[in-house]
Amino acid sequence: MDDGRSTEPSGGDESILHVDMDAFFVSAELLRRPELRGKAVVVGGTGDRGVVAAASYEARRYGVHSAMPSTRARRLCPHAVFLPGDHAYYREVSAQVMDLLRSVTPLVEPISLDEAFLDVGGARRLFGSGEAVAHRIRRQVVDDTGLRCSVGVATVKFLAKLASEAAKPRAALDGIQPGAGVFVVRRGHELEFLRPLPVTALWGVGPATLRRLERHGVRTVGDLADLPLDTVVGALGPANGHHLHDLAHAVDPRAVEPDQQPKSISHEETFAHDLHEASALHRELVRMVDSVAARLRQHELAGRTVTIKVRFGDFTTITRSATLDRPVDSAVEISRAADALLDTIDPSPGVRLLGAGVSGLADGRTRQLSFDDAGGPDWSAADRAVDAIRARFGDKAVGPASIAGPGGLHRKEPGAQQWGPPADQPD
DNA sequence: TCTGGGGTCCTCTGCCCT
DNA sequence: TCTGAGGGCAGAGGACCC
Repeated sequence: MDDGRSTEPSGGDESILHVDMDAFFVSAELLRRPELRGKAVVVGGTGDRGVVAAASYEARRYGVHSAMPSTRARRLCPHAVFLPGDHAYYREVSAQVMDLLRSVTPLVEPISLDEAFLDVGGARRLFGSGEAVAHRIRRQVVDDTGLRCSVGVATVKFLAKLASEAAKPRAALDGIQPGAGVFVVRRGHELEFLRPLPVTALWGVGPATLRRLERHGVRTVGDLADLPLDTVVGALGPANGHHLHDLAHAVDPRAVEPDQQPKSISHEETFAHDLHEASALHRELVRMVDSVAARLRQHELAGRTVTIKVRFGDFTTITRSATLDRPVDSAVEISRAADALLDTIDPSPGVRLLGAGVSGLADGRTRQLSFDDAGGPDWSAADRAVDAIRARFGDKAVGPASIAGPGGLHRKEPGAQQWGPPADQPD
């Protein structure tokens, strides 16, 4: 290549890397099920209301892609092997990869289980140019984990992300084309790379923003870059307008930030069948709040704003939230607020999804003393005891009495239902 | 075609206070 | 005393990302 996208070493100063694992969940499954190599494999929800989390390139040839309803994926590729997904296992594999990346530089910002940004500007003396580091990482990831990744190299984050996309393998009906593996956008050649791309390639341009931009004749990033700033701001609002106008001119001042703290923690589930009874919803809510509270304490966080989310059978979705006078991390206190919110909603039309979350997070170790702390039951001591039992005997060892039944505790692990309810869910 | 789960960020609206 | 403007905040919803 000679158009500024060369993969030849140049000694340039492109030091932002975006590392993206190829078909991560599927590849992780193939590590422990090598007999499935070369086959169409789909990981995701297996029930009628599930979605595809990842598809092997063999399955992608038939048009299967992530976020597609599982029922449609089955129609498109009936011979594919469908696996339910194992979030805990993927977290373990991901941690291995992230550790490996941190051995190159401490400036690693994980975006999800299978993606991360790296700033390798400081590792140059040790390992060479950003491009050299990218090749080194690819080799090391394969050697240490057996997984493949694509790496984008550029001067700023969003260009590195687009570059890793350009480095990926492609699947089409006539076969699978291997990717370059490493793709570099050279300093000074950013606009050449950027302008011909569809405007949806920019982070933040989804269907709604695309509709607004199309009214101004915008289809490519170049079209957007040529619009006056005022027009973009008028169409998209001040924040999004300025941001996308900057991106279209290859301006992205965001630094790689290794220590991102969560801003909210939530849990939501789609039911296999719509629920119409308030009592059933309250039981589900207790279970979800228990999971949220445990994760808050795991992160040593507490939050002031409790939100519930309800999606009805016709897919209309509402949220209700309440802000408490102090941050909380106990299931009992969060439940109290969440239950009151749920009581304001009429479930009779049928509820498809229920969720609970906590935001406005603060350090959970510095909880303010409240009336309850002074005179009421000590929920934080009870929660610490629950956490200790779970740490020793597992997540299902103890939980709220209201979700216990004859078959034991109906507690789900976080991520156990990541891509939709199972095919048949007992009540 | 019929739409998961866990997040972040932005916008709009209404309320309260000055 | 009433009214309006404006700021801050909370609540709700939408859009988007992986």
